[in-house]
Amino acid sequence: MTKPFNIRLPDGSVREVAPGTTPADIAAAIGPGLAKAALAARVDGEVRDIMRPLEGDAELALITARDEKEALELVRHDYAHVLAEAVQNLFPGTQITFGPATDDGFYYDFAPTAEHGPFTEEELPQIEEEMRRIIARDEKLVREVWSRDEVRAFFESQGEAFKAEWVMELPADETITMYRSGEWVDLCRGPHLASTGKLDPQAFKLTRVSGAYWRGDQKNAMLSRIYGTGWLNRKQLQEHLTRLEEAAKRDHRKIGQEMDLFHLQQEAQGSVFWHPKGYLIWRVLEAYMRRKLDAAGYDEVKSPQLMDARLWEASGHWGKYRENMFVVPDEVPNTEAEGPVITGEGDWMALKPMNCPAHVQIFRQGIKSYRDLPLRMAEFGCCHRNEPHGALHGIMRVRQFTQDDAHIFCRADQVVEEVRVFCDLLDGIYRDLGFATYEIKLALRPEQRFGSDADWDRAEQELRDAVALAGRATADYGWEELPGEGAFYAPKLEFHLKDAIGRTWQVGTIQADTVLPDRLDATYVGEDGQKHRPVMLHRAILGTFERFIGILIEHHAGRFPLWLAPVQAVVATIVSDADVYAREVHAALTAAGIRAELDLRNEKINYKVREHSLAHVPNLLVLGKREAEERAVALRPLGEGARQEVLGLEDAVARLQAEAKAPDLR
RNA sequence: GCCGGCUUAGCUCAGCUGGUAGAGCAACCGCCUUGUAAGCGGUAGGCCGUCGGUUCGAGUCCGACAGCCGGCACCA
Repeated sequence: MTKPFNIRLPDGSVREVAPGTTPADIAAAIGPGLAKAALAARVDGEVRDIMRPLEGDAELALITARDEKEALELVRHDYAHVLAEAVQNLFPGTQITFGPATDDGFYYDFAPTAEHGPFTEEELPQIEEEMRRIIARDEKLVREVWSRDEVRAFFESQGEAFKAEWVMELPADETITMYRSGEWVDLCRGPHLASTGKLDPQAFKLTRVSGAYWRGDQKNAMLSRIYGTGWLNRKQLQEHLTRLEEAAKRDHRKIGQEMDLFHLQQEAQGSVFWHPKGYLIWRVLEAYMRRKLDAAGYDEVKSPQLMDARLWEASGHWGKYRENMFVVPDEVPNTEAEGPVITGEGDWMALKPMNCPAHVQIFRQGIKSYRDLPLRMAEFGCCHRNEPHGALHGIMRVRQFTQDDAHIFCRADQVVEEVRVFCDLLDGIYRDLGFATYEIKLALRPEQRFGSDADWDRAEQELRDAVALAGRATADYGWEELPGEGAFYAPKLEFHLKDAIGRTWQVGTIQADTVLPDRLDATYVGEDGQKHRPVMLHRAILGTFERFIGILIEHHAGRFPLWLAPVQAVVATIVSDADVYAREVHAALTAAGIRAELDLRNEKINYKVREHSLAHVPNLLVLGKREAEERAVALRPLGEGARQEVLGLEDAVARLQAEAKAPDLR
């Protein structure tokens, strides 16, 4: 193109420009301030390098630090690029692979030389230093279009096997670009900033190293990944680091220990020892869920823990899920000092990893009519899964857990409505528990699966329709579809909550399954007098008590809402003269169903206030001589500078009793 | 399972280049009867994760294993 063309700016004005003009030129023409601030350009909606010449009529918007989302992504991508250059400068022979921006920074995956081995955290400061040198050099980042063969030949000559492999797999019609900064070149789609000097050398920090499989596949080589966090300026970085420190204080493992809620130990790895206070939270939550399920038309059952392998063969778990199961020999162990404990000749049994096959057994007892459907069978079912050691994480990812599980047996034409109703039930429960925001994903058919494509098509569409009917297939709920992520027997809706440091955890789920009723021969008699297969909806709202309580702890930072707090009030005396009255107050609270403790220790009130505050006790009832004489209590809610109120004993008890009611009982 | 790191008193953590373990808090005892986020003094508490190796001598160096932590993969 040799003729001038028109560029329309966001304010509606149009500029005629000559071929070869770049967005940077236009920024400069508008003003020096903008020229300096402009990081990149949005050309017809696509983010591009600011130095990349415009090619014809287009809408142009300049991206500055004010466009925080785009700017952060650009900057993080550039930090990753600088990281890769720094590592190759310091450790020649290290191969480069991928380095994208993440939610709070960036990473880059390297294949270190065999002599060097994976990178360690000790090496990060020296790499950071090299990155700062590259930034200080203010190297121009130049976009170049290469042919596929040129790229491959180049990387092969450099000993860069991963990049050479990757370029050959890019789509045939893709423009292949290389970015050059000084001597250094990387295959990259871009866009990038104009030069490394646009980065703030004090606004990034390398945070950790880890392994990562090449292209995310266990079968491939393990690469060495370096993570960093990167921001537009040092203030943002500092704020982020402060946030991480705050988040670390919310860690459920730390709070669990401080509040004496549970512990884990080596001899039962992945299984939780619930202490009285932790189990109180569980019991309150379970009682609440039981009320909600009763009201929603569920029938509660209890099914066996250990079942014969033949049942698991029939259900398909033996074939597709066995590596996650704890298998037990049905055999009397040898008690002799010598010889093996078991011979392995007995039949195999397995601890249940899921409740569904057992629920089908209950469904199959007697004859079910279409009039019985939908039949909603609930169980607080304790399951065991043999999770990989590396997957275990506090009480969020364990090997023994209890689900708030249920299976809804229904007719095919009832699926959408049941799923919709479920979405509403779940929404109300999450709100009651303090979670106004959560994300919904639809996990679609995996490669390894049972059932026909037609069944999968239908089941996936029904889940999609139900969420849309519930009005939640929207960006507010992070709605997206995840190909290949479904269970082997059914697609699933996943409901995710976030932990203290922003990691998301799946808690709730609902899955539309036609496979298991078929494999385990569940039938009902229809209006036509014929046998039909029910559809089975596998569903959970909390997911598991373990994970959900872990998230509750982090969400509330240990300061539970009153109805969930394991200790709702502590009666603390100032002088021993108040002991008799304090016992009376404690008894009155307990009689009113309030979980209260009595602190008569010979300690200063300052000491008691501090200790119970650190333990996140929601209410402190302080009793001195005055209160004892007046039959009053000084009610001190938890919190710095909390306003204390002096109330009559009966009033205080009545108030706490009202405030401690579960949300569904208010 | 894979990569890296860590493991010392109930908890949080010191312990340099190898020379028989130390603090704060908690616990226990005593004094103080105390008014809203740590009163004072004392006592006791340790197979330094486990096993093996190097060494005259190992918390410290080396190896294996286990658990935990951060990721990857897997997943509620």
